[in-house]
Amino acid sequence: MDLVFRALADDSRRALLDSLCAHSGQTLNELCSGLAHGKLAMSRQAVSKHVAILEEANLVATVKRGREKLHYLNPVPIAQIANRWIRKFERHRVDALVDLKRRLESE
Amino acid sequence: MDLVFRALADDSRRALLDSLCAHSGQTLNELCSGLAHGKLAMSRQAVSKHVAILEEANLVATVKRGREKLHYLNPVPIAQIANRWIRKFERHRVDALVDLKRRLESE
DNA sequence: TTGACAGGCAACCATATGGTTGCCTATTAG
DNA sequence: CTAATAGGCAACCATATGGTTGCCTGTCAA
Repeated sequence: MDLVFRALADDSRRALLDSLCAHSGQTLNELCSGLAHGKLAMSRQAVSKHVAILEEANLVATVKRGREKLHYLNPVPIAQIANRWIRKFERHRVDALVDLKRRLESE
Repeated sequence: MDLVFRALADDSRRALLDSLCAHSGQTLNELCSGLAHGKLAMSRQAVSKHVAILEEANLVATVKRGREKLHYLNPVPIAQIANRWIRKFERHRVDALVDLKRRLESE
């Protein structure tokens, strides 16, 4: 799970996930030109590195198709984080704030 | 939101959030000794730096109380990520896999 | 068959990050 | 008052990270 969090910690990589979410099965160059217009433009090799990190985190799956490599979003790790990690903190929403308020008032 | 993702990208910081989730209003030294037993033991100053990052990401709120500083978990940014970011990818769960399967079969 | 095209690999670079040690300030307890 | 305690600040260090350039391999089309 650590790999997933680290992979999500970068703007460019989140943008790549967005792009794959919008258009499934893009090639590397397609992903690259997708980001070309905006603050996150970068070289093909940079995109390649980011994709590698996303693959290691199991956030994208790839299929080799002749000389091109198609990229697919795998939303499972994100769903796992939502279920196994975020839920813990939802419970404490009210408790924590009430506790804090009480602390402040007793000042 | 980038600050939140980057803050969550570290094991030690997630452990700190866990600790605050378990015990609200801990001081710095309490947080420190909380992690002392396990793989993530580190100096008070290291914890202090991590806490600073969590504060910048608005994930913990602090109250100064005499010579000590009490730390409180703020779960709001996490909830925002769950709602505004994760939801995008839940929708594509089925579509993407179906698309991928079709691609593979047409090989 | 040969050139153009998609992508991989490796070296290299600058900066960010995570951690340490040492010292300083402020507050509280004896 | 004075000593101990909680925390902040700054310098310093090693490694990780994000990015580049250059070149190489494999595949398709003319």
